[in-house]
Amino acid sequence: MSAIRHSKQRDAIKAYLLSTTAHPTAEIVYEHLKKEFPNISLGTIYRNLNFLVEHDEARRLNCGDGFDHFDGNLSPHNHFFCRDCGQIFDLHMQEIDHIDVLASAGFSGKIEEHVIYFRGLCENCLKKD
Amino acid sequence: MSAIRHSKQRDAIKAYLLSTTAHPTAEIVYEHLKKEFPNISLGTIYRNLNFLVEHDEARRLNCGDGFDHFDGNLSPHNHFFCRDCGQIFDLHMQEIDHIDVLASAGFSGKIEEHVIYFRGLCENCLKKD
DNA sequence: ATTGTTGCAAATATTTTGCATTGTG
DNA sequence: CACAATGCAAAATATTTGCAACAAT
Repeated sequence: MSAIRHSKQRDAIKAYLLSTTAHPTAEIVYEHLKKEFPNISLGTIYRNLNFLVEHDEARRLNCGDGFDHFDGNLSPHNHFFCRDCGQIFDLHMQEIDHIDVLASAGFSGKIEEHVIYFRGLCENCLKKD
Repeated sequence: MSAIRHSKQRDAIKAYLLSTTAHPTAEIVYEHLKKEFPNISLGTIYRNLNFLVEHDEARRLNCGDGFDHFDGNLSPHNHFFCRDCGQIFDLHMQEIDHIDVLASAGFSGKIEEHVIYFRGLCENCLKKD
């Protein structure tokens, strides 16, 4: 077996993901980490973000804007993507896991999960109009 | 105003999207179109797929596999993504638009729509195990 | 004749990877 | 000390774009 080691860089990336609800991209994580590790490289950011996702310590979000976003909040929740400013917000709403049952009816495969993005205008962008 | 012209290439791309439920990527559309237009270029494929999406003649799907997929079926329906073979299937299920209402409760922005991907194993991949 | 569209090639943009070096356990 | 992780740079991948030639109206 191969032992998993810690590195200050990985710990800092995870701590940053846990400290924010902004769902940052790799580039934004990079800009943030550079304050603490001026020589850190984007390769390290990507390697660690992938590591965290594979080890269930972070989630990858794909909202269709061309960037992977990352979320350190592992509790079940859904996301809202603002079509104007592009920000991703957490939604605090009741569970809707019953939709998996509705999807299973009339489908011959096995439905294990769902990924949802709600879209529209966030509060700020609503005001701007 | 600028007049929209037709080209044989664009018409063939749209016809192909309407003829299949396989949710092809740009590359797959390209491979298919080459039979009819041996000199067609990927640039033309991408330009036309973007054109069709922008003019509401096709939909772009982002299931997280790193490729944009395209769907000529504009009627409201949801998708299933097989985590094993990567294929995308149409789901024929009852409407679940009420989840937008559930998401709106406790959110201060305006929710206009949602994008869902159900994930799991398709019938074929279930059998393979 | 005008101008939207194409094919080709070069350019972007995001993410991944090879490798010598560094750092953790 | 073994080998996982890093920094750097180059590579890989998917998509976009500039431009001269072509084609639709």
